[in-house]
Amino acid sequence: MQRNFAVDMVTSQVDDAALVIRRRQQIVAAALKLFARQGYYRTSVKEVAKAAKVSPGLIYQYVRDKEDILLLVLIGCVSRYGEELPAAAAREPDPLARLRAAFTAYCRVVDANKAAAVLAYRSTRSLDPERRQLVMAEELKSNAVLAQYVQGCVDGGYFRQVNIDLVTYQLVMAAHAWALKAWYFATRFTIDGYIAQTFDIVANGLLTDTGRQAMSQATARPEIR
Amino acid sequence: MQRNFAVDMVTSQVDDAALVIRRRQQIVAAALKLFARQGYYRTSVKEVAKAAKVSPGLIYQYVRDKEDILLLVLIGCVSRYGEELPAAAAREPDPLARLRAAFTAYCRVVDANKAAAVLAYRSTRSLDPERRQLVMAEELKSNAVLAQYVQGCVDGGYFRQVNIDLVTYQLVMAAHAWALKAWYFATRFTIDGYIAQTFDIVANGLLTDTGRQAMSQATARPEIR
Amino acid sequence: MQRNFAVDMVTSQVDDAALVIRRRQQIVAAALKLFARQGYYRTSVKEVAKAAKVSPGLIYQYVRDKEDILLLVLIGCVSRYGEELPAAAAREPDPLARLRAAFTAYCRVVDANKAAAVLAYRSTRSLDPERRQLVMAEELKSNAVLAQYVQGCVDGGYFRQVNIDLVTYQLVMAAHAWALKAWYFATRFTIDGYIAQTFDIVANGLLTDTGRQAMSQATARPEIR
Amino acid sequence: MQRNFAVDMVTSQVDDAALVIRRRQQIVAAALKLFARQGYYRTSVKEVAKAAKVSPGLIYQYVRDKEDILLLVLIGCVSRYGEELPAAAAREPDPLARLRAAFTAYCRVVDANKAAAVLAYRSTRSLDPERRQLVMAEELKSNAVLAQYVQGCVDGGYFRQVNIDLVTYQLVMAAHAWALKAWYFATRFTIDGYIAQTFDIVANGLLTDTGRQAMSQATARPEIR
DNA sequence: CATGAATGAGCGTTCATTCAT
DNA sequence: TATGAATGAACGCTCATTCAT
Repeated sequence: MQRNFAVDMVTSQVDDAALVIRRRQQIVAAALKLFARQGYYRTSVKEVAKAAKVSPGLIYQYVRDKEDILLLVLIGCVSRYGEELPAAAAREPDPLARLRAAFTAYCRVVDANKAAAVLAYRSTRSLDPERRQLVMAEELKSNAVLAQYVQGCVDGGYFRQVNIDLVTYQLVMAAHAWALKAWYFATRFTIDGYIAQTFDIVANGLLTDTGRQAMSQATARPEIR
Repeated sequence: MQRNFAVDMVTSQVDDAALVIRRRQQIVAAALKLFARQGYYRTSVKEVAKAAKVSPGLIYQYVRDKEDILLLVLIGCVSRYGEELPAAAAREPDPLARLRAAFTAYCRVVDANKAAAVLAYRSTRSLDPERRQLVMAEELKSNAVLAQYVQGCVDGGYFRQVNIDLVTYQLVMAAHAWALKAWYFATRFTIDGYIAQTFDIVANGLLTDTGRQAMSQATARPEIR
Repeated sequence: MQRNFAVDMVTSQVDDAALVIRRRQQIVAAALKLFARQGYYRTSVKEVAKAAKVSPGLIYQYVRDKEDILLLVLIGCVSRYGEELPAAAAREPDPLARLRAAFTAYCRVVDANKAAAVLAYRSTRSLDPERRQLVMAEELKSNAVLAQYVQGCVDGGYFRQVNIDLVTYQLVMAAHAWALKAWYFATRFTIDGYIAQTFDIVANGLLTDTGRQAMSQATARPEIR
Repeated sequence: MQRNFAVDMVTSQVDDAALVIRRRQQIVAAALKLFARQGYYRTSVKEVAKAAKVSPGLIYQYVRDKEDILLLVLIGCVSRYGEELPAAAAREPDPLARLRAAFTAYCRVVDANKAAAVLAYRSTRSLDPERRQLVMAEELKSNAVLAQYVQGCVDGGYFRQVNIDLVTYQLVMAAHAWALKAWYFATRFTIDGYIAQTFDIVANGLLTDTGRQAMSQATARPEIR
């Protein structure tokens, strides 16, 4: 978790910046595990402290209250998406392939952190409005990263003129659904099959004739890796 | 809420069936409002009782514990989708129009009960596994209703051979997204625009040539945008 | 349970005397079973009503409150001892044999109603002082019956001059111990062995020379039946 | 209350062993007073906390639940008997005098803690079976101490061959009776008279001729009546 | 900077009792 | 006379937070 506006909103009683980062990492890592497993309300601060191998009192040196822990955890969950996409997309020169790579990367992050993805849906509303805003802003940042690759497809003439944000959220929701409905999908799809077929449907709905050619080339490649 | 297996799992101390239904309606209505506003954990049984204009003790005559209230609330939320679709679809003879009508109806139910839709995502995991199963089963029942209209499009030759369940969930997630991301969509789309564009993308991704003709006819008809 | 001062202290809203007796029998029988098994406080009035096959409301027509049920139950437990002794003693002409028969009868009543005997020790103090007095008075009545047989042994010259009440309670406690310490005795003694050995010790401690002769005659009879 | 298996079964959230002992003493002392006066069920944890001058929450740092408080209280009541006997018995060289001294000490402990003795009979069954076992085991430990003095009288040829355990319980019940039937005995006997006469009866029932001589010597000594 | 004992408000739930029917 | 739905006070217990050390 790098420098982040939302994180700076959480004030600490401790001055040593490096220590603050280290301690919060401890705390957030422990809290994420527990919140994901048991939920936010079923997890006590004492449990978080124990899992983080610190005292309950110490937590309140680095965080104002329990909700702050949740905020830090959720920011961590939500910001990860945006951070991982560029690296995956960078390797692909073609706009369509780049979007597919970005979406694939997104889904893989979700897959690797299913509980975290679910937690965002369960618990964001447990935050007071101000902190909720911070999480939503972070989500928008992640979305913006994906949106630029959608935009690329439109600019490249592969996609028809379509509402970028709507398409982006379509993809984002599809990725999240892999976690949210894991109880359904897990026994019916592999992650690769899910990614491929989902992307296929959405992309197909948007392609221009130019795009259709690029797509058929792309799908000529072995689809499920 | 009609006769329902999950609801029957919630035992009552009171014998008079009509009274049980009436009281539970009172309780569930009050609980839904409060759970949606403040969340399940932040709402006390006493608050629910007060909002339902009954005593706290009375609630436990109609429900085994607080989780049972949540179960009844969630079953109510989730079962509504499936119940409303057939009426809307019945009016349309064409498979594609029928699917569009069903999806539209689904989205309208979500729109009219945004808080309920969100609650399902927030709070289903607050139930113990057994009750969670009941909610999931109810969700599957609703999905099955929508799925048959997707199947109709495939059978009618409008959609290419595609995984029915995946498409169904694509539509379901899109509908839910209208509530889950209302903080984003509400200022950017009308419900009608959202429905039309979303359906357009997904359907377009699936159409055969036959389907493409039917689609262009359908959208040629005056459609609310 | 025959005409009884303590029972008359429990007022009823119902006039029909025969009905009162019948209903109370129902209620007390059910309550005894439940109180003995689960204890007074762990048993709810509703449970008693259910076991007695009446409604909770009905109970309050025959009893002022829950403690009244306990009072009736305990009077029943405690009065039984005194009621059963005379019949057993009447068959024996010899004072010592008569006392032995009475003690044996007492122990057998305890043995047949272990849980009731224990209940008296557990729950008498759950009554308010006034009702507790009534139970204690009933206990004294039972004791007086046994005491007269002890007195008989003294009057007959079998026992030396000794405090009658002390001896009586020695025997009573020994009988109750069979229930109170059943967890210990049950695996180590038969009821007959317990009665014989216990009576042997206490009686031996009291015998005059005359008594000693009578005792040796008595114990010449087969000891354990 | 020294090192004790049953007490160690009650886990504490607090590590500092000395503090645990001190706090538990506070809590148990307050609880004993209240349980004895009002009974276990009629006493709330809040009342105990108030009487112990701590907060309700603190109690749960030192005890798992309310039953644990009762367990600690009862272990305290029951273990005291066995702890006090050896000191009293040690002063007497003669087996019979030693037994008398031990029984006297037992009765004096009961007399000094009447309410505690009664509580053991009222409330042991309020414990779940596992904890009840612990109290019974503690009772057996106390009994074993007394039993060895009875055994001494047999081994010394003073008592005839008799079931040691039965005699022991005879004495134990007699001692407990002083508390259980205090409402009866208190106005009719002094504690010393009660001890002397009770011991007289039981011992007399067991003496051999050798024993009879020792007994008459012993009672020739000035005895408090 | 770090600890962990202590607080006390507030939770979910039970149940003796009442009363309209 | 009998029912059983309804009440609401009071219970055991948890846990976010504080603060002396």
